[in-house]
Amino acid sequence: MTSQIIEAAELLQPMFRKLQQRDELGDEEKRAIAEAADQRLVFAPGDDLVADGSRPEHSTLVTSGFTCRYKMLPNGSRQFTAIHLAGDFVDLHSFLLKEMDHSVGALSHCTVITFPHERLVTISQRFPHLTRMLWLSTLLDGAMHREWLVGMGRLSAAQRTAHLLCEIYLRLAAINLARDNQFNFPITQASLADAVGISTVHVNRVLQELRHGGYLAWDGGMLDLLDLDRLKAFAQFDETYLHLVQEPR
Amino acid sequence: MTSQIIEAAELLQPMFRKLQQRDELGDEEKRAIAEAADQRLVFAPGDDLVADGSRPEHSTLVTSGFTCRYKMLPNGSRQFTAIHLAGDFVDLHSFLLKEMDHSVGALSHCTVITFPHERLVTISQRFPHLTRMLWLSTLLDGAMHREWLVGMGRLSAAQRTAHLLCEIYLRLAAINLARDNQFNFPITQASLADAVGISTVHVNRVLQELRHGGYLAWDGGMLDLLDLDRLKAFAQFDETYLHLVQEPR
DNA sequence: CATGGGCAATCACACAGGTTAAGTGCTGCC
DNA sequence: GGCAGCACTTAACCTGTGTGATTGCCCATG
Repeated sequence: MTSQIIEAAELLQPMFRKLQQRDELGDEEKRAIAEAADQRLVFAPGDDLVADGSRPEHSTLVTSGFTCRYKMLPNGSRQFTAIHLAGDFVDLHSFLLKEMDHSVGALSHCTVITFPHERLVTISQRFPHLTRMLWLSTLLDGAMHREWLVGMGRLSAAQRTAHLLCEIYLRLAAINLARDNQFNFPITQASLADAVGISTVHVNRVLQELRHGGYLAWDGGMLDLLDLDRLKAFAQFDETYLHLVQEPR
Repeated sequence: MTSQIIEAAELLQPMFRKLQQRDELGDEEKRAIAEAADQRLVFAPGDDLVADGSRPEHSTLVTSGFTCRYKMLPNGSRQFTAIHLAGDFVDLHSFLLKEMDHSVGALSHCTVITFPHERLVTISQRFPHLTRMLWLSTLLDGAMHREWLVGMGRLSAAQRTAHLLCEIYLRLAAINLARDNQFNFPITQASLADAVGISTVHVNRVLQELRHGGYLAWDGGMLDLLDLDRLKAFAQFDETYLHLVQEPR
């Protein structure tokens, strides 16, 4: 049991880093989280971690890999509403919303840890500050949703694509999983299309454009943002919405 | 002082109704909210309630009228990320995010009540369930963000417009501010354009289409959804994401 | 070694929605 | 009572992005 908790604590590092980028986290709070952890699970690309319409009894934290929240439409088209990395809860909102109003899928091979909702209730009763930090975590999701929304409404497909890549790079860098403007991004162009809200054909056009513009290189696995400053300017990217500021919350 | 609290309780009815659509609220919890209320303020259409980049020390609850969250882009274009009605907090997230990453504006004449963040901290320490209900309130915002995102990515302009009107009708009806498929909607076409992410010219085209299709009548003030079922079907509207289910949270 | 399926890359064509501009009608104000 | 300003309407034209189809590559599988 003790060794399991220690092991969990190791896997929780990305999440601790993510939260500690925004506020300090006490040892007792970290322990409370580690003790609330339940199962470790593994998923392959294309698997669903959580199904639309289900009523999860635990929330799922990504510990490695890429996942997406998505909705399917009656006509078969698909739209992502978020991409989640190590350290992100994919369905912390199900703790209070109860019924899932969308699905969560694995974009790459990925590992997760689950947290039973009853233990989250206990945390919400005993650790007000930690509760606020979990709340904050869902508010960051909301902030990203809003930024995506603005992009969808008012930016071109190429700008949105560029914006997404900037965002993912900064989020990975914040948890020490990316540096030197590079990161492993084993995602299919079709997935990128569903994230950005365009067709696969157009994703391809856009990527050509970004490659020829000298903005990036991407050979399947490794993505290299060759000129991040220019890319940010092109995408009108302003990182304020990521709230990467450590302060009392 | 006592009479002020009673008066506040009156204005808080829409908010209580909104939360009580999702879970029971105890008298003690209602009193805690009423006592945390601070100032009453009034705004005219076009006014800003909260400025992008500011650091509010209180959160703002709408008690009447329509407000919007929006971001301005460098090129002058604007995109809404939410529309808020009576009973909605427009910036509860600023309680934990601290710095606003967007603005909040008044779409109509509207009245609000403010809640100092320090009093919200006290609530989060003393009332775990009420805290979860406030958290829930921000999660509902997130759910609406996601629904808008899917629309922006995968629905036509006319469908998105129809979808928005369905949403607002159901939200108003849930707090007894609309019935018989009608509601007062004193919004400009330009605002609607910023909500749906299209041009004002195209809003006009879309409204013609919806009027000629027999879906709605709208003479400036009063909006009448003449055939709500058909409108919902056209917009692929599924109200699950509003989570209008009363259950323990 | 052959095969089939997934993914990236292109092309030709169609159309939803943007842009620009001009005109109408209403309201409020000096 | 005339004028300025704003919201709405309509038109002509342009373009970004979708659709459908085809090709070639790579890799996994039998």
